[in-house]
Amino acid sequence: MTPRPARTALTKQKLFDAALRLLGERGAAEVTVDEIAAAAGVAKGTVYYNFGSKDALIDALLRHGVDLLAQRLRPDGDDNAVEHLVGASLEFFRDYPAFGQLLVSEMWRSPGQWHGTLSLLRDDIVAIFKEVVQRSADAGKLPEGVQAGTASAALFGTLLVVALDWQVFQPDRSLDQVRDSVMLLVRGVIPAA
Amino acid sequence: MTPRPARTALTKQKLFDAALRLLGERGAAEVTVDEIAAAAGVAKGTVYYNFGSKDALIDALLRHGVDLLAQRLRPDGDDNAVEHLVGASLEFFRDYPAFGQLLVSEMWRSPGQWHGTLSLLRDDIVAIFKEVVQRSADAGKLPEGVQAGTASAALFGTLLVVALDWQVFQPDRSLDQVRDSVMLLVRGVIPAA
Amino acid sequence: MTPRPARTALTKQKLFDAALRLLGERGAAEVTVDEIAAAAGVAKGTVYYNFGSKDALIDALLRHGVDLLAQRLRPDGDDNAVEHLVGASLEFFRDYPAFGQLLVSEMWRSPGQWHGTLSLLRDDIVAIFKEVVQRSADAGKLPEGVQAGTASAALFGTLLVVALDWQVFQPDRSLDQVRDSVMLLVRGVIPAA
Amino acid sequence: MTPRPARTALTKQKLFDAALRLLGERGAAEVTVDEIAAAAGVAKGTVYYNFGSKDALIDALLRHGVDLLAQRLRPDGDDNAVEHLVGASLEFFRDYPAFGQLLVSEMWRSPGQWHGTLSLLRDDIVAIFKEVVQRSADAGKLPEGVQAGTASAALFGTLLVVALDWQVFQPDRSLDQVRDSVMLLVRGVIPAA
DNA sequence: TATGAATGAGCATTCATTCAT
DNA sequence: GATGAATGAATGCTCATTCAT
Repeated sequence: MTPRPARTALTKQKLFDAALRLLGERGAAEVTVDEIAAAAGVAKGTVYYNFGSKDALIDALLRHGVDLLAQRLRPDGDDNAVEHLVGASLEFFRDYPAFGQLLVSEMWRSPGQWHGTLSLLRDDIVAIFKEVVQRSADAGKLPEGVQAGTASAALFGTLLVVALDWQVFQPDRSLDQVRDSVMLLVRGVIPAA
Repeated sequence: MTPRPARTALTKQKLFDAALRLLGERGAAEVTVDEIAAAAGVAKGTVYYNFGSKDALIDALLRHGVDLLAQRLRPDGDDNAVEHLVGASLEFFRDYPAFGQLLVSEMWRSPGQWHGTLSLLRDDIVAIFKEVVQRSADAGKLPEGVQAGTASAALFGTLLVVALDWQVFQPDRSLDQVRDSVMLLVRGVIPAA
Repeated sequence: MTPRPARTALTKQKLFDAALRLLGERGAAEVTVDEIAAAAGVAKGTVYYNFGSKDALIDALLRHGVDLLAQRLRPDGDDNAVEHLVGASLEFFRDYPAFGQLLVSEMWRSPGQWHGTLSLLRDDIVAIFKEVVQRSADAGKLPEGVQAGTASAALFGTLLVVALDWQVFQPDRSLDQVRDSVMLLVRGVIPAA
Repeated sequence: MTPRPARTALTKQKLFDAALRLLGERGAAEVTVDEIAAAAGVAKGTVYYNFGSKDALIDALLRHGVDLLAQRLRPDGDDNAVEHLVGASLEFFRDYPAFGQLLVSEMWRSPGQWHGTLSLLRDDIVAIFKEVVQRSADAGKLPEGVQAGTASAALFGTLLVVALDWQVFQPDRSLDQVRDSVMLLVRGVIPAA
């Protein structure tokens, strides 16, 4: 299926995996290209051959991570849409705590290297949230005056910081516990079907 | 008021001001001591004379910033306690957007240099929030099952994220608009007196 | 004419052409094999397949270029031999200005990679000049004390430098103008027949 | 006399000396900053503290070297001006063979790093030559049609290549021998007083 | 013959830190 | 108290070369 560039694709994947872990754990500036290459099991030059620069690798990584998150958010068979968003988000950040840290470190750095990329990516994610929240709004379930856009952005942001708080300060709590806590709060704003 | 070291205090203040702006905009690792010193109008050696190291300067800066925030949160005579927390927090992050960026970049960096300091500082802030939320809980205003601690941490995190979103993506909205939006959401969880 | 390896010869020629331009413009050390290959429209590996190394490519290029120059200098039936040398040299460096730059950059680099090759090549050229100058000497036309060898080397060097000066600092002058200027000087040393 | 920056001036001088020798011997691209720093007896960072970049160091070096040459060319008590130019030039390139190689390598590289600087410097030197040659022209000593500017540029170029030829291919000849050989040729164009 | 992904030694540059003044 | 020249370990990046296809 994958023609010739199978080797390249594999190399890039190895680099993504290694970079995702290291960059989240320690921040973009603290991780060296040497480390990423070593963790991926390739030579340093390979990073540059495939991505051109450290910044470009991180940029590609951010896009890749957000794609993964978007995939997990999309599905969901039937109702309980909000609960699915909450659960899927927490699950994603549990699986890739590194990525959450990377996001939160770079998302609001206005003249930052990746601000442009992250603005776009953030919009992608918030749009998915908004789709669900809007449905509740259409059903008249949102409190008077609450706008779907504002609520969606706030919900995503809250999930992000709650997930990080969980991983960093209360790693012993289970996913279910955290999701239930969050849902109790969310249900105050968006009642269940 | 400031006792003897008037000269030192001034120098430190100049360094705080310069460091706060630069570190927030570009992240701790991206800013050099040279830049901070230049922006403060002092020689590089002066940073080391006054703080000992770059890390120590940032550590002191974080403590200083959180003290400022704590001061603003504390006051407020009587009711509308929750609204005061929300308004004061948003106001603080509007006044010191760089500090919000710095916090969010470093707060969840587990093996980070300032993780220890930030854990303590976070506890200080959340404790203030919890005091207020607990009062609502005691008055039976929290939904069944919602814990004051969890709600407080989530509220602080949400405010942080919302404030940054505001400053970076919607700088045209007024403080009142943002505060009202947030309160609409919060009132779903913590109804007004 | 070119025997069997028509394909190889073509590839080598493409590489020569590309290398000549790039190496002259920017110096041997500043040009990468990638660039040469790209400019020649072949893959990088092809350079190594055909020449073995970057140094060997440059070595071959130098030999090739000096052969071309020697060919142009040789002909000329009868008199006006000196004028022919001057004219042919200037013409050659006008046609291959990059080669002149390459020569001048590497010719006097004592521990240089191509010093050996260039010494031999220089001798070839100077020998052709000497042949002509010696004829003038035999005819008693050289000033008392001037040696043919010294005068030949100086003449070649001067032509090289004058040609480069012309191309770089006075590209508007015509070949005839430059040749006439040089001949005025040369005639002071080697009078016409 | 030299106030405080005596240390800096000394450091720069040490770097100039070391760089002049190394760069001439092996060409700008072949010499590493590490080597220059080591040869100067300072740390690598010191090069960057004082010059900002390797390119800037070389640029400064070119200006410095041309100043030295200009100084040597200027003086000369009375007549024999042309002979002084020839002798002083050869002497300079004998003392700094490295510099001659550097000059010749970079002077005609049109899109080169230092082409701008070298154009200016070349003009300085040629102007000094022209002053002397013009005097001969005014005295009616130049052959009919020879222009002072052209002759000056050619003379400087010739001296440059002759000096390099001497150092590289005939290091056994004495300065006097070479100067006399050159003067024999020059006298054909510019007769003695 | 030709290709291009992968390599890794080598290099220019940065920057936190020191210390003599 | 303050300074800034000097340091050198660390880092991002380059590029000639190799080799499996």
